[in-house]
Amino acid sequence: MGRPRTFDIDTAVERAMELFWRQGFEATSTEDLVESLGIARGSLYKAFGSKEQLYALALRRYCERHAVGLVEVLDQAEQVRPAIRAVLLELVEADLADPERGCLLVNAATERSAHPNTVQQVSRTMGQVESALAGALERARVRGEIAADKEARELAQFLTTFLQGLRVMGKARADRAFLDNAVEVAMGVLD
Amino acid sequence: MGRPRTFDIDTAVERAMELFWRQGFEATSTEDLVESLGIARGSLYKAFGSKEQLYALALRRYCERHAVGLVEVLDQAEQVRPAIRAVLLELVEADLADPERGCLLVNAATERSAHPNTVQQVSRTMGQVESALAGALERARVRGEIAADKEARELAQFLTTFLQGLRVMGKARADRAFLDNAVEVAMGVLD
DNA sequence: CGAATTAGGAACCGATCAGTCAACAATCTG
DNA sequence: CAGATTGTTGACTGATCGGTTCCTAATTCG
Repeated sequence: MGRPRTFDIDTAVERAMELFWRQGFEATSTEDLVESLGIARGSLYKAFGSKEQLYALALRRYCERHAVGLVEVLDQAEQVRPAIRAVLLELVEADLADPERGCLLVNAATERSAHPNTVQQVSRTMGQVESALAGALERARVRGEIAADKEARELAQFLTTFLQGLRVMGKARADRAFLDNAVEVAMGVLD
Repeated sequence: MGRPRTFDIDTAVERAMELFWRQGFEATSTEDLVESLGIARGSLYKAFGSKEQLYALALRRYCERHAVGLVEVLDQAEQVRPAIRAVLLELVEADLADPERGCLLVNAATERSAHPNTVQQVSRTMGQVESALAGALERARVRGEIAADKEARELAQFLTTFLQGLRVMGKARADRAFLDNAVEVAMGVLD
């Protein structure tokens, strides 16, 4: 009961995610949020409690969306090697299209490494990425798509690490030739 | 002529670097700087102009120190492969010892991707890292230490990218087993 | 010495920060 | 309808932001 909310929570979190993604936590003011979300200050605080909590929701949404996306692509892949290459090249495209934005997960890891809740969320998501890759690689190994003596988990940890490096180099304005080449060399570990 | 400065500029930049490294640009206030540098506000502004300019000096110092360090290690190496492994494992140690600090270069790339001066400094330093690696790898190739059909530049771009990923995973609190393993798999591209 | 020059320092500046509050509006239950 | 409950709003809060100003202190040069 009580007066019904006049704005959509999901849409608001989506817009907050966009702002934090582009500007970071510290550089995004509550005034920025009020403007972009199109609601009054008081409503924002009643609905979300604090800037910190809204950030946590935005980050969680980003993590869920991207972890799920990765799992889906890898699970549905006929062949694992081209699927992984496609995933990496898609990240390259994203970085080239919008280098200032980069990856919210990487931004969170670097800007907010002193905040346990953020670090935990980041760490958990990295684990999901690793597991998705490890699952796909293990399938590939059993199928004979990659050499039987390769450890799926080890390859997955390497790829997870390399993937974060790609996002950083994208922000550092590396060009397509650089990033594409890095991906090709990285794919070589599967041979 | 005029009154001589009572503090050491180099020491001040060093302390500023430490603060920005640990906290980032936005989260470091001028008050933090005044306290840590042990000089008055007015003196800080007279000596450095603005928070931005002091940050630029701190970042430049970090870049020079680390790029030079990398070049020296690689140039003096008897064998390139163990030297590169040592460089990567040293970064792993640094991340494990102080995960909140991470790498100022990566922090700068992610937090300040909207600031051209910072991006340019970051990009230039990444280029130096790539060149140092490429030089060492080319020597190794000529000497027969790595296969003759490997392109030094391509391997160097891959390693530069992977290296940034290591720093991110360190901030995301990956453990030694994870990071060491990632390094070992990455080293495999030289085989 | 005295003029010129530069550094040091504290008070001060308007702007902006994250967050609160009280009055009002809209809904549900009875 | 009345009362309870919850959402909306914008003015307001004290704190802090990055930066400036102005006066004093220390030095060099003539």
